[in-house]
Amino acid sequence: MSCPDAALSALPTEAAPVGLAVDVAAFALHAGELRVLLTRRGGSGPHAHTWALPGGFVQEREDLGTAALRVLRGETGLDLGPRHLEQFFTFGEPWRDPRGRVVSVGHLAVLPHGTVNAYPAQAGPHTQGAAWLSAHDPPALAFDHALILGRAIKRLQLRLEYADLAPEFLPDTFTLPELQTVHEAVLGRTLDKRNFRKRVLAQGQLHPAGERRSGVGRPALLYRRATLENEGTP
Amino acid sequence: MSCPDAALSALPTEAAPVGLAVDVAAFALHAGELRVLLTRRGGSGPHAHTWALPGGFVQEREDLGTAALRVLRGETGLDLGPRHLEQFFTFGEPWRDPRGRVVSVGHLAVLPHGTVNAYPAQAGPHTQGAAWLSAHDPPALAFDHALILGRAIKRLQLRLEYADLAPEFLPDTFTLPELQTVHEAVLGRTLDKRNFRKRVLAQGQLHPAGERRSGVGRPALLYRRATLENEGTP
DNA sequence: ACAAAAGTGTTTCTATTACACCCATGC
DNA sequence: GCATGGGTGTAATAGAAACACTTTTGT
Repeated sequence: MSCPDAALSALPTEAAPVGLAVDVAAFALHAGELRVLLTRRGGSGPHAHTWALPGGFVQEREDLGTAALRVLRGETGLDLGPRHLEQFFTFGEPWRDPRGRVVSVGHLAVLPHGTVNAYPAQAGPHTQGAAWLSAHDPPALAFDHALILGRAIKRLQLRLEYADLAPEFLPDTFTLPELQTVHEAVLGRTLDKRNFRKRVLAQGQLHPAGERRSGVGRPALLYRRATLENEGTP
Repeated sequence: MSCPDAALSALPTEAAPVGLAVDVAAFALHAGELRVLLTRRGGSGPHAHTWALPGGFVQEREDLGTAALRVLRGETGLDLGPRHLEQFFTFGEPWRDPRGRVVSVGHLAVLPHGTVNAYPAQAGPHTQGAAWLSAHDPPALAFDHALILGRAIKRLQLRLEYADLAPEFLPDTFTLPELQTVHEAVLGRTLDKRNFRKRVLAQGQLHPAGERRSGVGRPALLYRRATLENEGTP
């Protein structure tokens, strides 16, 4: 069936057929560095053997966000679950894909610390491999994916300032130094410890999780993101 | 030709055909109020006779922005020219259009003052009419256009704060009180005159255009947006 | 002279920056 | 006891907000 127009049968004829894709920039922290999950494209399609963002076509009855989750899982084995996923821009240049008209909705996902080790390089059926590589200094990318990645990083930085996206990079409870390394990795610069603490604690969004964690040096206090239930706890 | 798949011939079969549309929220000021350009849908399609944002399908070799301009011109007679046009979100709920799978890229346009009078209600070939109606308090809208409009307004407010989009609502030269009414109309609240002037003048982006304009009361100084050429003029 | 709109300064408060030392733990 | 990383306070500065009167013009 080369003309599966069932879903389009009721559409006016001026609706030109285009391929609708999603691309996902999935970020995580590793060794204090912002990493992005990339796949190495297989040998059959365009841009063979080059790195690319996980991406694929949206199915007929599929939400954009659902498609992004499915594509990510299919190409990298990574299951995003209820983690942060956000659409940030749609790329529609007519010739951005040599195969024809493909419009891609760029998505941005954030994964918690430890993900880089848990999913080192799982390849999907159409890819040669996947890897978490430096987001600020990525390899050459297929299609217009360098542009897409650049915009994803910009949006990520915005979200860090105007929303509290940073805890998404961390497990459920975390220490303030950990939270600070998230900000530093995403912004690409260092921050003052005291001012950072003052700022994040002044927001009132973090609750002490009572416990402390051990390691080298003095143990740090654990915090948990404020939710509506435990808001009033002193 | 009910199966115009030329542009898709090289695409993999998993690329489900979807209709790709653009919708445009075109804003302008009128009587100190933020208005949005709406069309009244014709009697044949879905949501007949209800108000909607101007919108239509993207053509085969057409950029998203170009499509937005064409659709706007076709449905309302409004020629946007080099004015501000910006994509802000893509709406992809599977059943947002009863005719089938239609994904729409929402665009936001800003028109200068006086546009509302110059283009009062020009109807396009598929519409019953067009009108500039209250953006903060619109009539019932077709499809998910109320949602789209809401997001457009939010983005507009953001752009006012983090970019200097406000002069787009005005002619080439304008007075500070005029600029203030733009901010007030978009934000939906009043601002302090002195603080407003201090803030916008401190940015150093406005150059006095020397002249003054007449009316009732004391004439106001005219300003022009700073450009790179006249930047150094004292 | 008066109505109508433009223009102007100061004070207060709040948020941001810069900056250096002591504390708790493991070894 | 020392190395390692966690935790703390204050002073200076910059930006935001509150606030009321004078100036210029047309009639």
